[in-house]
Parts: sequence; C-alpha cells; structure tokens
Amino acid sequence: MAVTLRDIAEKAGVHPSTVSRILHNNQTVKISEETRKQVIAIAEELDYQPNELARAFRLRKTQTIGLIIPDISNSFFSGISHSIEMQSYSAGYNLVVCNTNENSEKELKYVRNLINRGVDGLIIATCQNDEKYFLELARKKIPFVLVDRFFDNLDSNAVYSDNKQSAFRAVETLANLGHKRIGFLRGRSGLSTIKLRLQGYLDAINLLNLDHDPQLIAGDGFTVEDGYQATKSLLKLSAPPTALLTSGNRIVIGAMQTIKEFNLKLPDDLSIIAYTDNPYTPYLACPLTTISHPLAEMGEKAVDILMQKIHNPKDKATSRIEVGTKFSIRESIAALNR
Amino acid sequence: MAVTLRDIAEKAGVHPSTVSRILHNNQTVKISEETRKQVIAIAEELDYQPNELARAFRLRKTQTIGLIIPDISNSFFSGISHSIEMQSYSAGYNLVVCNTNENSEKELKYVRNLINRGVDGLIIATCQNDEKYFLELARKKIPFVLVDRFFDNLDSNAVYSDNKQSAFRAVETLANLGHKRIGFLRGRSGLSTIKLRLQGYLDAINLLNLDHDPQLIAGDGFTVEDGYQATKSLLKLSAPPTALLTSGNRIVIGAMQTIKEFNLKLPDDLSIIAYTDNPYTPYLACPLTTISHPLAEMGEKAVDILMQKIHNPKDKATSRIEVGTKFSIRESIAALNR
DNA sequence: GAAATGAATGCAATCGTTTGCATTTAGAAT
DNA sequence: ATTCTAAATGCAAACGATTGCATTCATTTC
Repeated sequence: MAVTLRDIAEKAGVHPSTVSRILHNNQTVKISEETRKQVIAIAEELDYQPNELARAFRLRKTQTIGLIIPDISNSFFSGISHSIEMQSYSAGYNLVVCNTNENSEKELKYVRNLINRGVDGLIIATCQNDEKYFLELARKKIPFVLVDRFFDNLDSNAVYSDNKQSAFRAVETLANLGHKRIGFLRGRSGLSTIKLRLQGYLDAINLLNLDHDPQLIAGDGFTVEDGYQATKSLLKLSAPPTALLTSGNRIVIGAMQTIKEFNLKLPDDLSIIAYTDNPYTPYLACPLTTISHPLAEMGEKAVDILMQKIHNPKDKATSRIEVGTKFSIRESIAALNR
Repeated sequence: MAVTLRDIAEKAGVHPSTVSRILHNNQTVKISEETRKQVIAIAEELDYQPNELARAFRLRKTQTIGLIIPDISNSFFSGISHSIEMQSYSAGYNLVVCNTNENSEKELKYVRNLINRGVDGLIIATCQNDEKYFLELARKKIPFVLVDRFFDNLDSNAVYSDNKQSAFRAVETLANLGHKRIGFLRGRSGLSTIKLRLQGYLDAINLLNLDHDPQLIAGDGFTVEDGYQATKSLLKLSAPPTALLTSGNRIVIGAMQTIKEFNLKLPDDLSIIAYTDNPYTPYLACPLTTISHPLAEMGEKAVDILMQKIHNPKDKATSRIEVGTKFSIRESIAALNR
C-alpha cells in the first residue's frame, strides 16, 4: 500500500499530526528544525505521496475545476479549453472536462455531478436557453463563470464577446458592398448569444434599409449538417440571398459543402462572413472573412475570475468581461455586381 | 450544509448504515420494503446528494479517468478527446484532461498528480521518448492505455495506427507519380510513432530507389512555426524536394504558409501528402491528400480497454489495437513534370 | 417449550489527513 | 524553590460513507 503520514510518523517517532504540519507547512504552529529535517528526510526516503483524496475530503477543497462545454472537438471550444487548462495548471488546479453536445439536460446532470464531486468552481459554456438554473447555482455558493454564452439578465460572472456589435458590423460591411439580401445562418436560436447576434443583424437590416425577410434567417443548430441544410434552404428560395453571415464553426463547413454542390463561386456568386476564425481559414479555396475570438484571452480571463471568486468566497460582486472580436477581411466578400 | 446519510437516518429513525445500504443498493444485506420506501422518500424530500468525495475516499474509487495529451487545441487530439469523454460519460466516469504541450517532465508531473488524486485509470498520448517511465507505472498497478503514441518494446495496452505502412504507402504513391526527391516534415524526432513513420519513409526510399538524402528529413517539432521553418529549409536546398510528406496537423499549416511565401503553386510546383485530415481539408485552396485517423474509434477503443482493465484488475494481459488509417486522395499531389 | 434459524438492523471501526486544544518540557522570572 | 511562559509536540475528534460482525426479534423446527 501507499505510504501514509502514519508510516512516516512511526519511523520518525513522532505523531502523524506533526508530520502533517511539517509536510504541508502549516505556519500556525512551530516545529523544531531538527524534527522538521528528519521528517522531511524520511518522507523523501519513503517517497511519500499525499493522498489528495483524503486531503480534499478533509479540507473540502479539491483543487479541481469543472469545465462544461458543448463540444471539445469544435476548435472554438478546444481553443478556449486549452487556455483554461494551462491557466488552471499554473494555479494548481486540475480540470474536469464535460461535453454536453448542446443537450441542456446533460449539462444539468454534469453540474450536479461535478458539485457532488466537490469541484471548487465551474466554467460553463452553457446550452441552457434561460438563466433559471443559474440562480439556483448561485444560491448554492459554487463559484462559476459563464464563458462565451451568458445571460443579459443574470448577474453572474461571465466572459463573452461583442455579439451584437460584431453581427451589426458584418451586415454593415456587406451592405456597403451593395448587398441587400443577407442570409443569417444563426445556429441554435434559443441561445442568448445567438439572440444578440440576431439583434445586431436585424438592427443593421432595419437601419440600413436592407431586405427584411424572415426566410433569410435559417437553421437551428451548430452542426455541419445544420449548416448544410440551412444553406440549401436559403439557396433554394425564389429570391436567394447574395450574402451570408454564419454563426458557428461547423456551420460554415456545411455551407461550403452546399455551395460546392450548387456550383457557386465565392465570392462572386455569394459573399460570406463567418463567425470564428481558425488556422485553416487563410488557406481555403476562398479564404473566409471572419469575426474571430481571442480564445486564449477568453480562457485566461475566465480562470482569473474564477480564482478570484474561489479565493474570496465572501466577495459577492460579479465580474463580467466583454472581449473584443477581430474582423479579418479576406476574400470571401465582394461587391454585388447585378 | 449538505444533507448527509446521518440526516436521513435521524429523520427516518434508523442507522446511517441502513440508509447507505438502501441508497447505494448493497445487495448483500436485506432491508424490509417498508423502511426502504420510507428512507427513499425522505432522501428525495431532503434532496440528498451523496458526497462523492467521501465515497471515493472510502471506496478507493473515484470514477474518474485521467487523459494526458500534448494539446487539446489540436484537432487530432480534441477529436480523440471528444470521443473519450463521451465514452467515459456513458461508463459513468469523469474525465480530467491535462495538456503537456509536448513537455515530458510536465507529463510525469501530471501522471503523479493524477495518481495522487486517485484516478481509476489513465489514457495517455505520451511525449516520452522512451518507455522507461511506463514500466514503473505498470508496477504501480494503475491501469493505463497509450493512445496514438506507443512503444514497440513495451508490453502495454495501446491503441495506435499503422504508422509505418501509411508512411510507406504515401511515399510509394508519390514515387508512382514520378517523384524522386521527397521531403519528410517529420515532427518530433524522438517519438516512437515518428520513428516508425520515418522507417516507412526510408523503407520506401530504399525499395523504390528514390533519392536518399538526410537533408530531406526536416523539423523536430509539431508547431505551425516548426512546419514553417522546416519547409523553408527544404525549399532553400540547392536541390529542393518535389514532394512532401508532413507529419502532424499543425505542421502542414506552416508548410502552406511557406509555400505561399515562396509563391509556389500546389500541386504543380510541389506535391503534399499530410498526416491527418480535418473538416477543412476538402475546402482548401488545394485540397490536401491526407492520411486520416479514425479519431472516434481510437477514443472508443481506448476507453473500452481501460474499462476492461479497471473492472478486471487481476487480468494481467495487455490489449493492443492497431487501427487502420484512410488514404484520402485529393488535389495536392500531381505527376512530376520535369 | 427450548433451540435453531434467519431476517432486519445497529454498532463501531475505518479510509488519511487536519486542527483545536491539551500536555509536556525547558528555561526564565520571581 | 516555586511559578510562569512559551516552545514543541501529542491527543483525539472530525470529515461522510461503507461494511464485517454483533445484536435483536420473530418465526420455525423438533
């Protein structure tokens, strides 16, 4: 079996509590330099490894944070996750990663599960459509930070981006190129972030006198297939859009698939602005103009906030950070030539 | 505070052990239907949530597995991770994800850390250059499965692909198109998987009478920058290669960057076969011919094996599964025309 | 009617560590 | 020599759940 404090204590002829105080340097009590050295020597000799499970249980502190995201294989979330994991590691925390696959019940199960396992805090890219559940979570005093997806009317810690403005700007850019019929592959309609993007889209449509046609808003999911189908439905309209704004990493792949099938040429036949960059976009057949997120920054900020809250449990104030997106103009947009 | 077994026991007028037996249906002992129903009712009424930390401590079983990979933001690993997480969830396990960033000392720290925290098993895409460490790990009787990267001379559980054959086949394909000088952007040279790919590459070079020039083997890392620099060094040779085999997801992005800088045109000026597909490859300016891995399958198999080992600790046999890669021919290879 | 059986539940130790309080000991102060 | 102080360490309970064994009680068996 593993070496315990008791083993060391016996060998050193002291009490386990003394060993504990030495090895986890509890400053409140003084230990003679002599015994300290002896105990440390024996601990090394026996290659003592603390039972972190016992410590966590006793201290009610697991040094673990839970990360709940829709899909780790999506580069948007894996980018954020990487940053979160790095930052957690630096802070001495482990990271438990959970994929919800946009299933809100699974998300709730995970939250409960993680709490029962005593995580010290949670970072969540939620797929809930409303904030109800988080009120309850706040009551339980588990520190948590929402990332990317948040709720306007919930006063919680959150790190998110300028969804409304970025959508507005994208539509505006397309309008300036002469486009009047702009489709929006929005992704899951219930999400608050998507609602904000939709609002930015609609604001621009109204303000700039573009075609306001509900049929131009398509899709209700984030998969490649969703993007494929939604694009298909748009292109089949009697008056199809001349430009697209796509929301979500996978959707745009589906869109490209449809476009290929329809033998359309980007950007002459169709302009595209896509939410979220990735390392491949510059090398695509038609390099996409994108709205890109500072993934590393988002992850870092989320962990920073969470650590703040974990270390100052009394501090009831919430932190919300809006990060800016970057608008990378590439070749997928062109002036309308008809 | 949280509701405990004792709270339920008091309210029901029974002993905590009885509650424990009812709620975690220990079959060895019979409980009257009457008390069972009453206890369950009270547990629900109080919304009892078991303290999984206490259970894990007592049972020496955390229902957690550790996943150690180089980089979750790399689509290769995030694809595998997604599959592993899904499969773990189905089996009732949580997943702790750790990024080593190809730092072997960090990997060792993580392994130790996870063991101290009592994970029930480990899945590792190792960045160790040799198998030494794993011998020790095996001695500690922690079930573990190596994924993607493994050691020929270590008898451990492993899920990996046909590195040697796939590299051979790639070079052979290029040779059939008339290429004689084929560069290899190998990635981290110390890794056993890379050594196998190199062997496949060299076997083909020798067997097919291609140029055997050590200068054609370039790079020693997996980053975009590594790929960029390595490609640059190859293209600057007095006799540059006419085709490339690239190892690793990121490297090929660096290669494309260099190729752009040098104003070369794919595939006319240079043919490329790249290790590992991703959803974007079909839509690139020059859709890459790739050797792609069955990521979901690899993750599933790894978890399957691990569960086997966790549930049958006495079974000393090891499982090794070689999965096949898929060769997807796209437009990045062409016959040599000089 | 005594003994045996068996069902249902209680008891108490245990997992490894931590921590408030008690105890010991040595030296200083009176 | 007695009391006081402080430094160093020991003691024991506690965290919440589990489990082998003991106990109780009702029922069956001879």
